Amino acid sequence: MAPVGSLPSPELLQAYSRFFRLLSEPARLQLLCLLRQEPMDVAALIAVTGFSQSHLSRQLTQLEQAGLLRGERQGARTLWRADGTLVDDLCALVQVRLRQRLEAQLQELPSS
Amino acid sequence: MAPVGSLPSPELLQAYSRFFRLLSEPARLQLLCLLRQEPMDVAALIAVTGFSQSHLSRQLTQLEQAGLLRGERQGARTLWRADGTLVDDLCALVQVRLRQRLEAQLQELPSS
DNA sequence: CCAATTTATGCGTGTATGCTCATAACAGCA
DNA sequence: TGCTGTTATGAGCATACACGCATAAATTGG
Repeated sequence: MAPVGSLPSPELLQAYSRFFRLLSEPARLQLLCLLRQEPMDVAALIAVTGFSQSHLSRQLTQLEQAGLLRGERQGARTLWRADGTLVDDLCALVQVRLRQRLEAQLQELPSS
Repeated sequence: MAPVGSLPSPELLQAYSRFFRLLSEPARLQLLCLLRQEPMDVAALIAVTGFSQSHLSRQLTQLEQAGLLRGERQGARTLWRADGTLVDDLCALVQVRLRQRLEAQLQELPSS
């Protein structure tokens, strides 16, 4: 594949960066992975992650605005779900690179 | 594609996050895109980006440790190159999502 | 319509880090 | 071996933001 559209404009670079920043926090990535398994409400997320309600509220809102989550009101509470394979695909690509790096480091070790 | 390996361990989540964090800064992403086009030395990168030498040195080192860049000493100076399509692939995936979001926002606008 | 539960938000704090300047370590060349 | 140009590193500053607490706003059930 060729370089990213020859050279992304500063605006596009910023857009990419903002998106990647969402994934650059373990907390948010965890939320995405959890909600990928099964939809949950905030009470359940608090139970699982231990985060405060206010923190979760903000993170979930951010992820929803990016289109990575969808929150549908289910009576009183809101049920959050993550559909689409984008994050999975991204992680799969990165995982390959992580493995390569570890293997490279292994090679560079003196004795075996 | 199925969810990310059922549920990534905290360590794996951190590894993913650290990687995405590298891409979460426009400066670094710009470096990757520039060096994807053609290898450059630091002097050229200073000229193009306007960043300080110390800053570039640190960023380049970070990206090299992640395996996203390779710096080969060319006599006195070091020539930096970015090979591999990982970043391109990641950006391509994200770009689709960005487009989707903008289209969605367009739909939600009141009158046209 | 009121009380209870859920979600959103203002505020403060601590930490991480982007970025610069100054300087040290270092490589190549006279 | 000094001298010059290149890269790495220590220190400091400014800012972003993750996260919690307290509280307001909103929605639902009685």
